[in-house]
Amino acid sequence: MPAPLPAVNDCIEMLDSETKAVETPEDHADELRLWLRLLTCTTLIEGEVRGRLRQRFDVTLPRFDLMAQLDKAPDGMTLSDVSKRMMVSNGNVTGLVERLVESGHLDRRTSETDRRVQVIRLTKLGRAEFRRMAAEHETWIADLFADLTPKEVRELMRLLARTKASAQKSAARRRP
Amino acid sequence: MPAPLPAVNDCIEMLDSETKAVETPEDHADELRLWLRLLTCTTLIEGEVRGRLRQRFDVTLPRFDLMAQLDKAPDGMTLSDVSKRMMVSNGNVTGLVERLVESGHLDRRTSETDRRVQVIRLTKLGRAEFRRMAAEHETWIADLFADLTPKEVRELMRLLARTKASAQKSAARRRP
DNA sequence: CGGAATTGTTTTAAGCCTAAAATGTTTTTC
DNA sequence: GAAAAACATTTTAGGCTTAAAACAATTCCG
Repeated sequence: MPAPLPAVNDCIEMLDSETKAVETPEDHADELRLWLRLLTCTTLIEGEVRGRLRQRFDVTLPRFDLMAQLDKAPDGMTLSDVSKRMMVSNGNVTGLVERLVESGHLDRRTSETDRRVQVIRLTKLGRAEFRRMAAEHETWIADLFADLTPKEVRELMRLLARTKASAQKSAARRRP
Repeated sequence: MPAPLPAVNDCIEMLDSETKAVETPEDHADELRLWLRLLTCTTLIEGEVRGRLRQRFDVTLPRFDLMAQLDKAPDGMTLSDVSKRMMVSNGNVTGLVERLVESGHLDRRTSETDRRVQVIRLTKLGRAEFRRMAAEHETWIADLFADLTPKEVRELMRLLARTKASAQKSAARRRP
């Protein structure tokens, strides 16, 4: 049996590798599967965390996430800071904050120096409740990832960092 | 300087390593960071895909996802099949399907053999539109993951498969 | 200075999403 | 066969989410 020649498509691609303007549709099935798997993992874990937060603390996941951002910022954050960090729309944050102020978890005041800006902070109650929830939350996450070895955790971290960078680059290409 | 002794906590853990019922709070910071990174990647890519679907095709991501499920099932699916596959609530699917039937993309009929069951399928229009969108969608995904080498893609697939299994096991422990 | 662009937030309209209760149907069990 | 359990879907009530438009305050710049 003779050694196989390169497939026709490969030849075309080799000739045309600079522009990549090949007429043959390339196969991206692997990337697609990877994306679906990534989405499945996230949805699975997110749903689990959402359910536990509701059952144990009667709190929603977005509220918890917002409090988590504020816990890391003792001097408070502006709404647009929060919006960028949480990667959600401005209007979304407005409503979320409204409800958390209402329930006494957040304090909100207009900046002295720039009257456009709203600065929000955790109240004493908000911080206490968040800390209580966060401690338990951390054990849930540990449990959800429990079967991964420390080495696998590190490798996954590395690959996800690469994924994030790749996706950000791709997004920037579209919206420069 | 003498060689350092093992820290007290480590001794306790060694003695008690079988039950792991140590009073000292264990450190799960790595798993927590991993989870946040996973979530960031998914949110980033999901947002990008959502925006492109809207701009190019004026369609929402959930509609696209639902059509994707049906494209793989030429004989149709029941609502609860769809709900399980998409990992969303039943009521959510009801509304989504309602709108897609309204717009002519889906056909819905009550099963002959079991009058509880609704079977939905893509219409000719729905299938044609989905195929058109899916082709482009695939290139977006490929682009978003473009900086990963084929080897990294495979390794990420493997680690996410392990993650999914771990999370499912953890979820099952709680809801047997 | 004063108009123009920019920035930060809110509002609006529409759709997505969930948990839980309600409804209708089929299967199980006694 | 009738009551009970299980199943598939819909409804309900409330919250989340987005994109786009509107509003308000600041900064830029000629």
